[in-house]
This record gives sequence, C-alpha cells and structure tokens, in this order.
Amino acid sequence: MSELHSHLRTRIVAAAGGLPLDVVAGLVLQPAKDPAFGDVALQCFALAKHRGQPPQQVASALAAALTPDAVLESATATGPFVNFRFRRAALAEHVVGGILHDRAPYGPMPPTGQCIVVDFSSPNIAKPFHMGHLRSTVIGAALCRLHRHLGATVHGINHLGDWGAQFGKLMTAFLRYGSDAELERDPMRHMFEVYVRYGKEAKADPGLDAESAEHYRRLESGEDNLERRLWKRLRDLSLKAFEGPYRRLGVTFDHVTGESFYEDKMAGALARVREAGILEESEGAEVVRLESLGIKEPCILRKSDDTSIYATRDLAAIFYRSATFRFDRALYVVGSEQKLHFRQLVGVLKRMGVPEAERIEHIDFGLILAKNAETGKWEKFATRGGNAIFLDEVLDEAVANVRRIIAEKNPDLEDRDAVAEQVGVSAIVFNDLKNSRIKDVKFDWEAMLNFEGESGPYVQYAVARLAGILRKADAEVRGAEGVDFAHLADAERVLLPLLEFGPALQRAAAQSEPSVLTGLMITIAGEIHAYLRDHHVLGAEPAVRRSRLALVAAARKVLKTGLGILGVAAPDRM
RNA sequence: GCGCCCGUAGCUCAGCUGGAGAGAGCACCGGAUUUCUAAUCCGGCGGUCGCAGGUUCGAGUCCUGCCGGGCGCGCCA
Repeated sequence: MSELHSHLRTRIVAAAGGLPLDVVAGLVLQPAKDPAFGDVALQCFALAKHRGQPPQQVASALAAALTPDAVLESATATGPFVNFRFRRAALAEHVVGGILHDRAPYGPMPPTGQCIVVDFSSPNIAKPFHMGHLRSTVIGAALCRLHRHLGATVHGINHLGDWGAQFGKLMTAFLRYGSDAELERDPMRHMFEVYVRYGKEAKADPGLDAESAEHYRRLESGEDNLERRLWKRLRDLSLKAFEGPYRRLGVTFDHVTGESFYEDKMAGALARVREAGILEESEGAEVVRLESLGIKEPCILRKSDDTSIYATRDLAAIFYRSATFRFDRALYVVGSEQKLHFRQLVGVLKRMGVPEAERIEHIDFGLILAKNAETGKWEKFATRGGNAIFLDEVLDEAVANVRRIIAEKNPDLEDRDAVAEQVGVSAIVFNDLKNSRIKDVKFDWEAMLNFEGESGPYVQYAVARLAGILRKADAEVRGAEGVDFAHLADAERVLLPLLEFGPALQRAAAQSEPSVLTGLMITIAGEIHAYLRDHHVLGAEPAVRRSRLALVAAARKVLKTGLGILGVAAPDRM
C-alpha cells in the first residue's frame, strides 16, 4: 500500500471511530471505477453492516467527516461509495518522486527473509527445445525475478528431465537407428528423429519396449556400463544445445540439478516413506494409497521391475531442497496435465505428516495449441507426431518480422540486428505472459507477429519514445529535484496506473500470475502514448517542461523495471 | 465412466476477497502528423457474460444441474 493510501486509511479509520479490527481489515480501497468518480474508492457495505445503517448514509457521513488536507483534495459520497481524490501535486510527487528516487515498490523491496524455490523450465534432454518448453521457462523466470524484487531469497532450479524410462527408449532407438556421425553433426535433430522413429516402430513391435526397459534397468544399476556412457554423452550434447535458447531468452538458473541428481537420494527418500509406515506392496510395485485424501489413484514410488519413477525423484528432490534451502514456498511451474501428479506428491507428504506438504505449490498452466489447417480446430502439439515447432524457428520468424518493420519505419537505426533480436524475442515472451497462465495458449502466427495493440513491441515502443524525448533534453537534470509537481495536474491518467505498480506486483506474486504485470504494462504504455499526443514536453515553457521530463523519466523507468521483471528487453531506440 | 480446468463482442482475451451504466486488442469503418519515433493517438461498429435453476440488498464472479471444449485417470514425464 502506498503512503497515499495508508494516509487515507488512517483518516478513514479515525473518522469512522472505534472500529473493531476485523472491520478495519475489511476497509478496502480500490481504484475508482471511472476517473470521473475520483482516484480511489471505498465501498461502505461492510461498514454499514457493522453500524446497522444503510450504506448510502454511512458513505455520506464518512465523506462529510473527511475534510481536505495536504494529501486529500476531496471525499464525495456516490451511493454506497466514497470517492477520494488526491491533491494533484501530492499524487505526482509521491509517484514521480518515488520512482525517480528508487523507492520501493518501484525499486527493490527490502529483504523479507522468505525463501522461495522455483522449479521451472525443466526440459527433457535429448529432445529439441520446442514451444511447449517456453511457457514454463518464461513464467518461472518471471516469478523468480518478481519475488526477488519483492525481497525474497529465490532459488531458480532447472529440474532437467535427464533420467527415467524414456532414456531406455532413446537408447534402443539410437542403438538401432542412430549414427555417430549424425549425432555429432546435429545432435538434437538426430535424437529427435530416432525417437520419433522409435515411437512408430514400437507400435508394431512390442519387443522394443522390453529392450528399452532392460536398458533403463542397466542404467539405474549404477554400473559404469554402455548405457551410462551413452546417457552421459546424450546429456552433455543436450545441455550444450539448450544454452542457445536460454541465452536468447535471457534466462538463467541458480541450480541445474536434473532428475539424475537424485539418483543416489531416492533410496533415502523411499526409506523415509517406508518408515512412516505408509508404503504398501501392490501388484508387484510399491505405492502409497491416498484414498483417505480423496485421491483414488495411488502414488507409485517403485515400479514392479524394481526401477524408479518420477514421483520417487520428485519426492527425493523435495527432501533435498527442504534440507538444503529451508524453503518457505516451493513453486513448481509445470503444465496442468500434471495436476494429479502434484496432488499425489502432496498427498504422500501429508500422509507422512511432514510440514513440506503445506509449502508445495503447483503453478500450473495451459497447453500451447496449434491450429489444424484442415479442420480449423485448435489441437495439442504432438512432439512425436512431428508437428512440434522448435523455439528457435519461432524466435527467428519474429526477429525477421521485426527486421522488416525496422527497414520500413526506422531504416537509419543503429544496431538494427541487435534491436531486432531484442524486440522479436521479447514479442514472443510477452505474448506468452499476456494471458492468464491457466488458459491454453493458441499459437497463432498472425496474432503473434502483429505488433500493434496489446503486444510487447507496443510497450517497448512507449519506452523508446520516452527515451527519445529524454535524449533530446540531454543536458537537463532528470531527477525530481526542483520540480513543481503542480504542473503534472494534467497527468492523472498516467499517474494512477503508475500508482498501481506496487499492488500489481503483490497480486502477481500472490497469484503466481505474471499476466497481472503484463496487463499493467500495457495500460501504462497506453496512457503515456495518449498523454504524449496532447502534452508536448520539449516545447513547453521551462517549469512545465521540467515537470513533464520528470514524468517521462519516471514512466520510462517503471516500464523498464516491469518489463525487466517479465524478461522483456526495453531498448531505448527501435 | 469418474475427477479437474475452461466457456464474456466475428476472433483473441481482461474483469483484482460478489458490489458503481460489462472493458481492451485484433478485424472492419471514419478521422489525426509544419513540432518530442504514426510499431502511435481519437471516434464508430459490435455482447441473451454457454443454458436453466438457486443463494444474496446485489451474481460475469458463489452453489446445483445440463450442454460444449480441454486435460487427467497404476508402473511415461
């Protein structure tokens, strides 16, 4: 809550007089529905209930009691609402001054002592980095940066899919259809090709799966055998190949500990479950039954062929991370198709009675759907079917599109290639973070490459325009010193969304929902675009020009900060 | 079949713990540039909030049923 809001709250509580704590907590200030009403509004329903009076009456009494002061310009009752208007100078000074002085929430918040672990991206090795991996990667990276900004200690972990029965299959595939030369030439494509071929041939020949199971068993034996050496080679090649996409996306991890990292920790995890007395034998496998928690499907922790399964590794990871980081929250940015898996994991922890059960959160998200050209319907990408779209292809296409636009609109731009890369890549990132994460993303080339309206380039363009103005004002001071904020009385449409930056960050964090921030960025960009049309900066008289420059600097800074949290670059020229 | 999620304008989506005439972008139509980047701005067109009940002073938001779509449902991850 901003100082403006807390000042207002204090006055409201004082004016209302002698309220119980729960009623005070229920006094929520919200942005006014319409700027014509005021800046912020208080709804009087809860207060009216407490008083036993009609809301309208409570509202008018409250409005009458709240006389203007240095911050508050007016309080007016409109039906059951009281609408407040801040003094323009106070609003501008708080917002613009706060931003230019890097005060929280515009600058980083002080450390909270909270520790958050974010498990994200986690691609399966030996498969190309495709669009399906993008969501977890960009949402997870955004949440990491968001929580850091809010003062938490964050551990971003890439829980690579580098272990499991799938590698038995990959080995069978490579040993049967692969070639060393091809593997060296284009490792990811080759691994993908032999894997796809395996998928087809295994349908006709069940013997392949038996062969694969044996490879996996030998891999898990712990011996330094053919399987282990091959696995290591495929893993190294994959890690190398993943560096590309991560670099382009600007994503980094604090820990790259894939599933294989827990190879020697699974036995201990399993032992803890057994000691808790909840591990049962069932059909040759070892499972934890979860019916008592309303989950019909038991959680399998040891398969009947005595090999491990991903639940075992996830459990081992939870114990390891808990002991190592002592996390308060562990966020798993994983697609919603794994919902049951995480419910089961938490279920096992609950039955064990360990506190980690309350600290695990599955941050689920929808799939990326492709439009079927023939039927016009939206369908899931099928990795094995071969219609998977590689991330690099998408990024390249976006960058090429930006290059075309630059050639047309700003042909003299310096560093054209670098800017095109930044704008193109971040258009894709922004597009992914734009919608509620739970909804499926419809992968639509046309929409994604349209940089008009609600898009990354739209926001970036605002930054570039603002930067251009500041550049031309060059020698002038850009801090808040000596600014007469009364001159920004006409900037309320920009100032009010800027005031929402803090609440938006809080809400984005509380809901693990980057789209809250994306939406605010679009709003701020839109308002500043509109403001610049009717309010010239450089041509204004000196005192006004000085104030508007401060506003321009502030808006640019907030956009840059917000985009930075989202993982979107904000070049000063484009 | 069972469980979970989604269903708001032609398309893609917002709508913050239920609260002030249901908003935006795209598309379409019409305007704005002697001046700070027109990747912009301004205006217009466009909605039985899937359907039917219910709770409430008040429901796009909560509950129940139905319809449509998606995902999941024991040894893949």
